[in-house]
Amino acid sequence: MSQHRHPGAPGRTGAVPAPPDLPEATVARLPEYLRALHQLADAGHETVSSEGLANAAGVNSAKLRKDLSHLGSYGTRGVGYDVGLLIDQIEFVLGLTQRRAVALVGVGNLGHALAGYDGFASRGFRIAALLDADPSRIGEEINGLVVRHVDELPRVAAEESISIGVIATPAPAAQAVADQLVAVGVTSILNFAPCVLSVPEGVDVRKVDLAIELQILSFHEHRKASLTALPATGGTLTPLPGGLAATDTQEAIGT
Amino acid sequence: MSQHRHPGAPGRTGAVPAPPDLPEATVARLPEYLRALHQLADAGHETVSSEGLANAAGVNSAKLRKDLSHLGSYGTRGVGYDVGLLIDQIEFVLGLTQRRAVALVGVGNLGHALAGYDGFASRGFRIAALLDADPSRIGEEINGLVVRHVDELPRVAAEESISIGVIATPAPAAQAVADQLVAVGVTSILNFAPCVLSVPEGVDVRKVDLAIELQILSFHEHRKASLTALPATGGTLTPLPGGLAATDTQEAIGT
DNA sequence: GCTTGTGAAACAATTCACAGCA
DNA sequence: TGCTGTGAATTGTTTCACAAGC
Repeated sequence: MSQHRHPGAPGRTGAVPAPPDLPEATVARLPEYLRALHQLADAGHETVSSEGLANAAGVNSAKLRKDLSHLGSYGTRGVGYDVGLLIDQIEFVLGLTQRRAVALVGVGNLGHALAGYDGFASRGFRIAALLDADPSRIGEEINGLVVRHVDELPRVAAEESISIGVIATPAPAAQAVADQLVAVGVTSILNFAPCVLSVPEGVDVRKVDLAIELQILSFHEHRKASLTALPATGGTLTPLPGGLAATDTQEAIGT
Repeated sequence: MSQHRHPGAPGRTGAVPAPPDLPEATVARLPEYLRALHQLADAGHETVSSEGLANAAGVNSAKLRKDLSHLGSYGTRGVGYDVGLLIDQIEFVLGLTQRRAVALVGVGNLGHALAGYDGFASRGFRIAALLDADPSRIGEEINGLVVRHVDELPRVAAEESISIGVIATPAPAAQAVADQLVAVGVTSILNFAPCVLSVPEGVDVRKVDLAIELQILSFHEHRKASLTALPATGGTLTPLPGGLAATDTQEAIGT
């Protein structure tokens, strides 16, 4: 959730047209359903109830049904959903019927790991190019792909029909890379650099920041600790700063 | 968004007690504000307006002000927020006044990268232990830390006061690792394995799935393509399956 | 005059609960 | 009888717009 602009639904021109314009929250869950469905399919299930799929995906069944209803999906009352059919539908909606080519820029620590991550290949993506600005990295081969200089991006984008750009550079380089990606026509960017990118209307950016995830957990950890720290003590504490960390107990691990 | 259970606000016992119980959406944004604030501080700003900070953090200013108001934060009308003070407040709320110890389980491709990621150290965390189940990895040194066997978790957790567990194992191993983490008292888990973890009440799990992020981008890419593909054609297309991919045009890169 | 803090309005997402169908 | 699909109720989030304060 962050930089997303939606072109505004085209005012109902007649018969329901192209993609059903799903709620963003639903879109974010479809991939998880898809994963769960593949798992079920591998286990030999041909059909699954909303309850069963919801469990496998870690959501509740009402939400799942509402999500699927947005796809206009057809389950069978009294029976459930056809696993194979649902997989096809979700893959279609997510635009995964074609294998998308991804360009990864920044082959440092994290970039290296991403370049070698099988999860991409197995879930509809093809890392089509590795790029970096550091001359000492050019030519290195990772997982069968040779690292090329980021200036070759225009050529690479054209040759490989790059659909999505992934930025795994240090923060100071990220905006320039984003600009270059946009310049060659990339309209979807996944950004691992801890910074805000500014991009023109119509370009989608998603951000993954590993430290942020930890900080969110830290908040909950902190909160749980403060709650158990005061069994029923009504007053006494001034937990917001001024005098920082007055009662910042060391969060008991265990009970 | 996913597996989170909240103990339910303790019904106002008297004076406002411990942590202000922020909306989850706000919590998720605080780390971003914090990053932006540090950036501003480094650039020499002592004070910043909601507008300025909002820009740096990539949100709009009304949202930012509402978020900060939940902290009970004190800006100065007509002036803005004191950068240093706000940093302290947010760090306090996020529980970052103590440096938290993180145990990383799974030192494969991704785990390696995480072990070497500076972003953790620089933002309040300390990777205190690297663990793996694969005997051939035990003893390897990464970034000054020796990989230990996951069975040593109980000892490690006690020695290092582990606050957060990070799972970077393959999916099939993840649940077992989660169970072990929970058993030694870890109540916050960051899961990189593409699967749903089941954990007892009171344990927070956040999931990062790199392929899912790409799939969400793929959806938008697909959607943008279908929109531009029909300049104003009212009918003709049956974009939902049955006959899959009927009009799944190759998404024009560029204009 | 400029900027915060915040009620009130608008919007979005989730959950409930049940009618409708196989 | 069992399970989906969905209106209606609820809860949560964002945005607006302006009064209050420096």
